[in-house]
Amino acid sequence: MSFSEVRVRIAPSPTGYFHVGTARTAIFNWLFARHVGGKFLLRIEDTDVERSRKEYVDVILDGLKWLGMDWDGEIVFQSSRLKSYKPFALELIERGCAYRCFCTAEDLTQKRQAAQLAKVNYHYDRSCRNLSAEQISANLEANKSHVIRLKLPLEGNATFDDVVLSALEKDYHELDDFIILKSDGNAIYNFAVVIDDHDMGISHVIRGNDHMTNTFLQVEIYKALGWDSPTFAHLPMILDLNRNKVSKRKGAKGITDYQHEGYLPEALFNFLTLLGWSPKDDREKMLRQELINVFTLEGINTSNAVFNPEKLLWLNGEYIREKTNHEIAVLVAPMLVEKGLTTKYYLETRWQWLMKVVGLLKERCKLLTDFVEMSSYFFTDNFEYDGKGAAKHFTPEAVQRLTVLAEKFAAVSELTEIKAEEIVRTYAEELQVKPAVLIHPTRLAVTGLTAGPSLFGLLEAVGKERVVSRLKRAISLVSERPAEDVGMKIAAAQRSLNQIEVPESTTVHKPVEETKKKQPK
RNA sequence: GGCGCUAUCGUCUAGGGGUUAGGACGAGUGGUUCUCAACCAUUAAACCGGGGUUCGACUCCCCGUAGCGCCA
Repeated sequence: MSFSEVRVRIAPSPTGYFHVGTARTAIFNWLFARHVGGKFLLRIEDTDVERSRKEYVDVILDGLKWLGMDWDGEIVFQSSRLKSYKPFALELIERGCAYRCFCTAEDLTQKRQAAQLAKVNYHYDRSCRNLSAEQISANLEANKSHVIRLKLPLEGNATFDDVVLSALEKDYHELDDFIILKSDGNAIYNFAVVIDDHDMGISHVIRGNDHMTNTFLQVEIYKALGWDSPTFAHLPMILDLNRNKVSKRKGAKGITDYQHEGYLPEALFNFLTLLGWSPKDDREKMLRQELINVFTLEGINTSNAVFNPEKLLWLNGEYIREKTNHEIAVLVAPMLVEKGLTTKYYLETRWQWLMKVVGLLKERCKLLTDFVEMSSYFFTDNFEYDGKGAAKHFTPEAVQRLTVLAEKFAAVSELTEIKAEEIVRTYAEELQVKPAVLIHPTRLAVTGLTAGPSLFGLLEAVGKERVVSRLKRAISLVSERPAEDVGMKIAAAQRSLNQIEVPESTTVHKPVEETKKKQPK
């Protein structure tokens, strides 16, 4: 690898959950790598055998892919590197930069407790730092269990430069001769990270702020090993609405959850990008390529950011409205099937119709799942009437008018949007009432709802037969009981799920790519 | 408890020794519309506190406070 090559990485643990913080770290690393034409690498820190599982790795990989990020080269599994660390620890001993410590766990605990009682800060007393060669070999011959500690300077400051936080320093008095290799010969986290990063040729370590304190120690390891430290950039934390670090234990959602809840990857990506980073202008909604173009480490903020779900929801709605009907139909179709509203075959043979339905709903959906929530009346007669709406709109005169409308609708060969509008408006004129007077009860009778897409488009999509039969059903129900009563009681009497037949002319047998329309801004 | 980092509308942020402190989400109001949404217009909303430095500080420095993190 060349000296100037930028190589970054993320190093997640496979715990079955892809944290938004990890995702944001991944995004920043990826964006940086793609911006400068460097490499974005992946290292799976799977050494915690208790918690790590193979399928959990896929959660991370799938999450990255879903968010539209690709990685370079082979994935490094830390579990395959367990034996790489010890030789370096031994080398450090040889060079006098580290030493064996034979203190027992009991000794140390005692000393720690004593310090606690005395209300002083506990620090390792470095009693093994200056053991004589004889003492050491005697201990080794006696097979005494020991760890390896790094020998730190006794005076001065540990320092490093951070791209985000600038110059950082910490008094060596605050740092212990910390353990780099445990008594079982395994590396301690910080030691493994340094060696892994070095072996992977990492040039920039871009990671969460929670690693900042560790960095003081890691820098000491780099120095002892005689290696150049990478450039560090510590990202501000993502906080939840209670200003806590987002964590699974506190109910935070993983990337997979957002996926299932109907968020678009490009929206989540864009949103996460704006958490702790700014393009330094007023742009909020930015395309991936645009982000790659303008992303720099200098744009990273110093202070923590609260994850604001409302803004994410807004952004998701923005991205939904930008998609073509076909694109949305592709995403929503499986959800409709899964929800039991329809079948795969049904949708595939009525793709044009599906696109029309999706188009009607599009601008009031902020989540893909909203399409499912809001579209049931396109697939089934089995719905309830909004109680308040029924009381308001299903008046005796409305019933009369609906009766007439049902007849007029039934009389046309095909109930197109234009035809429906013509019928309703003409009839309103005849009655000398505002069209809304007819529109509201009609919508309620056909959809059960008081709010929704433009009535006329909706009537066309539901189809003449269904529109007429639903009008008749509403009429007879209202005639039998007071309008207030109609609301909740209908559902029980309904027959079970019923597919709606769509007029032949709107069916096709294969999904057809919709020509991309220019979106007026 | 020790150490470290941070601090601009409720939230995400821009800004900078002198500004009407800007934008976005959310909230309010009005417009448009068949409702809802979308859209357009519009309003309210912030420089944590105290000391310095300075002619002048929200901006620089110190202290405090708070938040977060790491360690114990």
